[in-house]
Order: sequence, then C-alpha cells, then structure tokens
Amino acid sequence: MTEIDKVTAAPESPEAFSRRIAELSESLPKRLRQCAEHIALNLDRIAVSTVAELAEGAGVPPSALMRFCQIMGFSGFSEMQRLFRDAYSGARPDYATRLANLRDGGGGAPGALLAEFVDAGRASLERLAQQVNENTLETAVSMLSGARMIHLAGFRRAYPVAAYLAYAFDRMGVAAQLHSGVGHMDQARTFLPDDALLAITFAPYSGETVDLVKGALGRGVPVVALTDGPASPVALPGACILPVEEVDFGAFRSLSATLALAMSLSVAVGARRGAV
Amino acid sequence: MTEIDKVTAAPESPEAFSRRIAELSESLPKRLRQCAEHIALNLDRIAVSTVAELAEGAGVPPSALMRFCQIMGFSGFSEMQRLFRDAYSGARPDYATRLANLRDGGGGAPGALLAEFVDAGRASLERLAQQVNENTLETAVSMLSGARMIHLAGFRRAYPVAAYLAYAFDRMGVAAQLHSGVGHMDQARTFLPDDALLAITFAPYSGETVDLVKGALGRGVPVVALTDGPASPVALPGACILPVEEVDFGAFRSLSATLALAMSLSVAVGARRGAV
DNA sequence: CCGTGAATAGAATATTTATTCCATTTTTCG
DNA sequence: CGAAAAATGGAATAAATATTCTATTCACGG
Repeated sequence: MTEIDKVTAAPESPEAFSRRIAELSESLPKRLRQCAEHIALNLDRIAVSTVAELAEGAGVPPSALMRFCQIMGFSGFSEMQRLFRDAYSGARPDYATRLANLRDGGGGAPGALLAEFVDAGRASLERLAQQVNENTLETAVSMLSGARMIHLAGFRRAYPVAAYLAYAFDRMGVAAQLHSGVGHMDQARTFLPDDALLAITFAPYSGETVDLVKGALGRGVPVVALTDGPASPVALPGACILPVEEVDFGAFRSLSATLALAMSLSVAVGARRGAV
Repeated sequence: MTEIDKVTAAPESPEAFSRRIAELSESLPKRLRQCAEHIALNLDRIAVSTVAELAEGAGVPPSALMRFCQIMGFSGFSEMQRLFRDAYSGARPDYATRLANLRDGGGGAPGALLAEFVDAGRASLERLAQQVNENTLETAVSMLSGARMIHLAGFRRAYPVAAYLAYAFDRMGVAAQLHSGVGHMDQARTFLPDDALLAITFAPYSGETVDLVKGALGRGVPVVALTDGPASPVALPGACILPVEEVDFGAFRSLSATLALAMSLSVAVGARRGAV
C-alpha cells in the first residue's frame, strides 16, 4: 500500500519537490519512475501542461501520472499544478510586462536600451547555466587552487572581469597578480613554478593575452581560460577552456555570464584554500 | 458588430499582443477596456490562469473577458492562452531544471556556486528592470551628454564597472577619464567647467568616491551616481541618483544589474553625441 | 507452478472550465 | 425624447480535463 507515503505532507516549494523526487525515485516501480524522470526534467512545464500531455511525454497512461501525484503527497494533479503556477506568478510578478513597456519607449530612449541590456544579460546567464560543464569547472578550480600565485590576464573589454577577479582574490587572501598589458614583461621572470594563469579574452582577441597564454603553456604553467569557445586562439592543448557565450546587443557585450563564472571560480578557489 | 475586428488576424507573439492592446484600448468600451488594462499588466499570468480568475482580477464577468479575447482576434480564451503557454515553454526550455541540478552538486562544488551567482545575477537584472525610473535615467543621460569630459569614479568592487565605462566611452569617442584613487589629486585642476562626474559606489562606500562627489558638487560640476539607494552618502542635493539594488550571494555582489545600467548609460550618451 | 498482492491500463465518471446565448441595460444619434 | 445599436451580465450549454474504478497483468515467494 501507499498509505505510508500519503502520511508525508506534500512539498511546498519547487525545490522541496525536486528533493522529494530524488528521494523517492529509487524505490518506485517502472511506470511511476518514468513519471518521476520525465517530471524532473520538465519541472517548468507542469504549470502549463495537462495531465494527458505530461503523461504522453513520460510514455505512460494518465492514470499512472495521477498515482504519481498522489505518491508525491498531493491530492491529485491539480493540487500539484497549483504549486508550480503559484511559484511561477510569484517569482516574476510582471517582469516581462515591465520590460516590454521599457522597450516601447522607442529607439534612442535610455529605457529601451536598458531593456535590451537587461534581456541580453539574462539570456547570457541562462545560457551559461545550461551549457557549463561541471567537470571542466571542477578541473579549473583544482588547477587554480594548487597555484602559489594566480596571474590574471584580461584586456579591453575583458579587463573589468580581470579587475574584479583581482579584487575578489585579494579579499580572500589568495595571491593574485593583475597584468596590465603595458610593457611586455620578461615572462621568464613572471611565471615561476607553481604559478597558474587565468586568462579572459573574447573576439577580437587581444594579442597580449594570447602571448601570455602561450608563454605560460611553454613554461609548464597551468592555464585556465574564460573565452568564447573552442575556436578561440587560446584554446591550446593543455589549457583548460571554460566557454562563455555572451549575448551581444549591438556592439556591446553583456558581461553578466562571464562575471558570474568568474565569481564562482574565485569563490570556489578561495573556499578550497580554506581562506573564507 | 465586431466583424471588422475579426478579420484582423490574431497576434502571433506576446510583443505583437502588447502592441495590439495599445492600439485598441483607446477605442474600447468600459468593460472591455478594463479587460485590456488588467491583461496588459498581467501578461505573465495568462499562461497559468483561468478565464474566471482573470475576469475577477479585471472586475468583469467571464463573458466580458471572452469577448475581449475574440476582439483581439482569437477564437476564444484557450487560443489566446496557447500563445502564452507556447512562448513560455519555448523561451526557457528547462533552465530552471538545469539550475536545480547544478545546485544539487552540493555545498562547495563550483557548479553549485555558479548556480547561485547566476540566480543572483538574474534576480538583480529583473529587479533593475522593474525599479528603474525612466525619467531619472533620462536626466542622467542629459547631464552626461552635455559634458565636455566625463570623469569616472569607482573603486574596490565598483572599479570593474568604472573600467568598463572607460572602455565603452573610449570606443565611442566620448572623452572620459578613469580616476585611479591613488594619490588625491588637486580637484580644482581636475574638474573644469562643463565636466561631469559619473560615480559608482556601494556599501561600504569608499571615502575617495565620496570625496570626489563632494568636490564636484562644490564646483558646480554635475554628478550622476550609480549607488545602492537614497541612503547612500553620495545621495547629496544636486546629484542625480540611479539606485541599483544588487542581490548578494554571500559576501559577493553580482554586478550584472550595475553593468547593464552602466552600459545603457554609456550607449545612450554615445548615441546622443552622434558618435555611434 | 500456483497463489497472493502490487502495479497497471483503459474505460467510466465527476469536475472544472470555456463558450455561447439571450434578456436587460446602457449608450448613441436622429 | 424615442428608436436603434451596442454593450453587458448571468444563466445555460458544451467541451476539456481531472479523477476514480475495475478488470487484467505482472512479479514474487512458497
């Protein structure tokens, strides 16, 4: 019987819902597990789908999906759906509307520009979350955590990111050096054993950054690069590449995703050093 | 009769939908206009609401809302709702799910950190879009557009933003000077007539920035400040304050919203100067 | 290989929700 | 002011949708 399950209260937030699925899915029989898997991968569709649609997606009859809802602690599908509908409306009251209004200001109006930049930033962040490879990220953190000194390279539009990293590392007591790019220094003296290089560069790539990366690799210094894809000139053998595809608006690139990735890196490194 | 209206095809995107409402709402009778207004302010709820709910929100009987749907060119409410449900599911395929999965990596995992930063960034951007005052923004752009030279002040965590602005203004051929903060310079020589100061500062506010703002105001130099609210020490009489509430994660502040606002400002100023 | 209990599928039903229709009210205009 | 047209509200109906029920299948232990 499922009586034991029904005693447990229904999840009250999408997060709790996810957790509950993770707990249960081990012990579920075939059809119910199919439901759990499909639902877990399509949480965002619950609010706008019918039982029949979700059931078809999961490859089960509607009645199986109903049983799933009840095992999750809800009285039925409608109750489960209400959770997601409420969460949806609550989370972004009328953000889309507001954005549309700002845009309507028209061509040159600052508000319209802002709407575009906000949208580009948000799109970049969402894309980053979907495309990031956790293993690569983990590798990058390991490489940087082991370094005695972290060199930071980023010029032109990448410079603000490098500058932010310098600030963050400084705050956490991690030794880091922000390279200025003016006056090519003697790389033999710059890169010491146990150093690492964190480079940030996007098309059009700056020559200084590429040179620094090559120099570091030539000396066996580990390199982590935030760049815009595997076609980048810094995507050389031995370098750990973290791709970030920013959404552009006009000639100007949102840095939201790059900064979010940079912040995660720096905090993860700081935490691993035990400095926070 | 509404026959003329029915000839016009239904909007095929939320944007077209908004435009259509704007066109129509002038010419609608009382109840239908109530529908139009309530719907326009709650576009995001259409996907997850019933006719009865929306009608109640608008203060009209369900039948009035049905008529509204038909005047908009749809066969009925269901067809209108489909537009928004499709747009919703299409826009963010399973971003929320992905984010939840990243978070599940657990405490120290870099992926979990990234999920938090992405979320903080997105929340900041959405809040900015909702809270920004278009008039203040317009004032800021006017003040900066009229300046011969724009001075940029931002230190510590605000420095990356100032650096980005310096880059953007440079690219657009707008004269701008990034202040370093080291070695207090003689402000009488720094600020010339027709200059303007753009300051970026957040709690804990850096003394240098506050000093620069006070100096500029004392010399009659217009000041625009990106800061975290009216309680900021740079919110002095005469300064144009652009409030940005960033969402923090831990000790680290997402800069997404600040950057988006900074970029809009710079591009708007560049455009007004005719430099782009 | 059979019996027992859980799991399942699909049909039957109940409920919710959308949609239409028409009598009544309000507005418009001669 | 009065007739015609438009708009409205609410009840009646139709459609979609959720939910339950039951016969059947499946898995497992004796």
